[in-house]
Amino acid sequence: MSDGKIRNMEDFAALSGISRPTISKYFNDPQSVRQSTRAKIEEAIERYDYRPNIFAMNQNRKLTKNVGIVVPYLADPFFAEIARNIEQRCIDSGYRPTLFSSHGDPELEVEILDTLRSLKPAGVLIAPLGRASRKGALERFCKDVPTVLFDSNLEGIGAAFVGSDNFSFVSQTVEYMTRTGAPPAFFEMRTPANPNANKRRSAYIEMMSRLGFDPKVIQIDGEGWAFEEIGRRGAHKVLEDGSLPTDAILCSNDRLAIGFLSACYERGLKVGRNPDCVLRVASNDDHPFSKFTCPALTTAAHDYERVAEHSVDSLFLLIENGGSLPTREETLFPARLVLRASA
Amino acid sequence: MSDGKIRNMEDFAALSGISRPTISKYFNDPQSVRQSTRAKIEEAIERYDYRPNIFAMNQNRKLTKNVGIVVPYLADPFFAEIARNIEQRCIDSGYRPTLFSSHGDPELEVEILDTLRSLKPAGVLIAPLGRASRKGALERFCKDVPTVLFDSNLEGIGAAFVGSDNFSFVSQTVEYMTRTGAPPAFFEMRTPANPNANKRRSAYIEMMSRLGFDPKVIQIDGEGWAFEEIGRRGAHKVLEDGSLPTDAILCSNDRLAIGFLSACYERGLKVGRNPDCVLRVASNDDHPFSKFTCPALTTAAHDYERVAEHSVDSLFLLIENGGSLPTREETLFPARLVLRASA
DNA sequence: AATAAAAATTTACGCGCGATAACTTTTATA
DNA sequence: TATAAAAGTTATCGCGCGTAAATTTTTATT
Repeated sequence: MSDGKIRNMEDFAALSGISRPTISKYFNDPQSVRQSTRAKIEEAIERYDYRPNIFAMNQNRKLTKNVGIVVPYLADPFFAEIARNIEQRCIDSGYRPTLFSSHGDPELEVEILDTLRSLKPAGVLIAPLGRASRKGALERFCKDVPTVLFDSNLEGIGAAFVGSDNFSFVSQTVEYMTRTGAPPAFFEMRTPANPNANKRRSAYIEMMSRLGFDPKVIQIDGEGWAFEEIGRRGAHKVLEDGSLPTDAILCSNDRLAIGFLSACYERGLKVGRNPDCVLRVASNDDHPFSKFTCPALTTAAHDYERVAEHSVDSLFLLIENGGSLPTREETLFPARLVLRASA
Repeated sequence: MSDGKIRNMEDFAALSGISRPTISKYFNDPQSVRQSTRAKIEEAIERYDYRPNIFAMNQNRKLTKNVGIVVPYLADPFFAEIARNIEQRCIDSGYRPTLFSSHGDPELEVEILDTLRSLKPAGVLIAPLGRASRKGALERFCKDVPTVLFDSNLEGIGAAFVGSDNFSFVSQTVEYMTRTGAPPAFFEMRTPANPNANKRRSAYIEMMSRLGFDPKVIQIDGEGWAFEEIGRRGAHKVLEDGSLPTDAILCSNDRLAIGFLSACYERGLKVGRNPDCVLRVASNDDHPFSKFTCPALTTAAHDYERVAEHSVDSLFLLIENGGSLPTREETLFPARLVLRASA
């Protein structure tokens, strides 16, 4: 201290002319001290560049300002985007987000939950793996830690769910394709990892019935999260054996569609809505790359911003409410149809 | 304790029949206690599911087991992939990695360094933004915290650098294109954010000279990290005004190439090595998506695994060495040429 | 100016663990 | 079996901060 080095809050308090407990209060919640005191403290922070020891803070606080963000697969730019959005909102609200990716591995997902526990987070935002998730472990975790699920819903788990309205997605793409051409067949994985996939299939079937058409579901084999490659192989297979029931294809998600379009290109099949095209392909998600496929992908877009915003707001509400909410609300946002060249 | 709940290491020590200092030693380094004691402790951990309070640990330890990983742009699957690889290696070595993305923002990069300081990390692995990075802040950070740079080198900053040998990349693609067709023109951003881009341009010019050809560099406008869109617009422009000096194009990186191919498709220009193709396009990086472009992209691939492995090994060596190394080593790994349909 | 309410201060303790010194027990090597 | 080295034990302190009670100072209201 005499050498100008501030070692702890005590030193900083002495130099700034404010008592330590008040400084502590300030860092706990800047609004809890008088405006004039706050100004003094902030000036001193600026001058001495002091920050409290984060470990000592978190050790003693009943509730830390940590927030965990867990996504199933960070190498998927869709999740990277939404994670970025959520991350920023947490920072802006004075929380300290930490980002985790399950990398498609259920065991890793559970390990992350374990790590999160030790971080004593104020709350957690998790997009679970889905079908593969260890539901028991997740459920136990949500009992102990205020948790909001996003993107993938698991019935009854977590205090709230925020995601996209799969019916809104599929109904728009189906309606559009039908109106401007022919009713589409639905292209998906046989055993999709993500629960949204099942909802999308149901929505497709429902929508086709409403419009008076026979639903045609094409299910391809494949496991894991390499959706593009699975879509590409699956497309090659159905294009090879001619089992495609129609020339209008609606893919369950953009990553499958990316693979599908890749296969079409490799086989010299022109995709699009021009007269010389033999196929039309649409999809769901508005993946960051879907603008750059060949042709560019017609797709139903997530409202990233609103999903992120409402997820974070739900979590903060949950935290302020002491970790529980009266009912488990499921909030679904509609899609926005993005017309590009592929359909 | 009497109610079965273990509140701290003291309780756990009592239940496991080992003294607390020994337990503490074990968690600091499991190898530092006798085999028989270790077995007892591990059995007790298993039985009581005890884990030490991470905040109390880090507060008092001279050196934490925290490792920071910083990438410039996590929505780029290339960085997501390499981050995943590094992350896993850290975990396997008993460290606790935390992942950060600068999201292309130099201010955020500096903020992350600030956050990292407060985490008292044993070491940090950072792929800096490059040209836009606040070099002063980075340099100061590296003086205080053992840091290894990867992917993007900043002269003299950090204790070591691990990346890819840009000459190996470009020389292979140039040589291949020249041998199998014509010497390529080099397609890049005018003011690239990443220092690798400059090295690639130099390598291109050098390689063309060696082969006895005139280097032809096409520089397109654009700022930021939306490389695909920049590449697409740039391609449209040069294809529009016919300023392309040759029909063989080597893109500085895959993301630009993705945009380039997208533009070609939109203009009905067939790309590839078949006789009916009017352009050949190759690139560098082997981006996860480059297998699914139309046509699939011929590119020089990073050795993700070796870069990740050597980065982590360098950091651990640095840590064991007390935070400094005799010389600042720069390790570059060669590329592996991946032949696909585009060139 | 009087008074109550709000805010800041002083004092004191506790959190869970790291680290050390002095001592005792176990193990290794002869 | 003797003996030194290695490992474990007991006891005690300190880290940097949260938190609470009692007290004093400042602010707001009449």
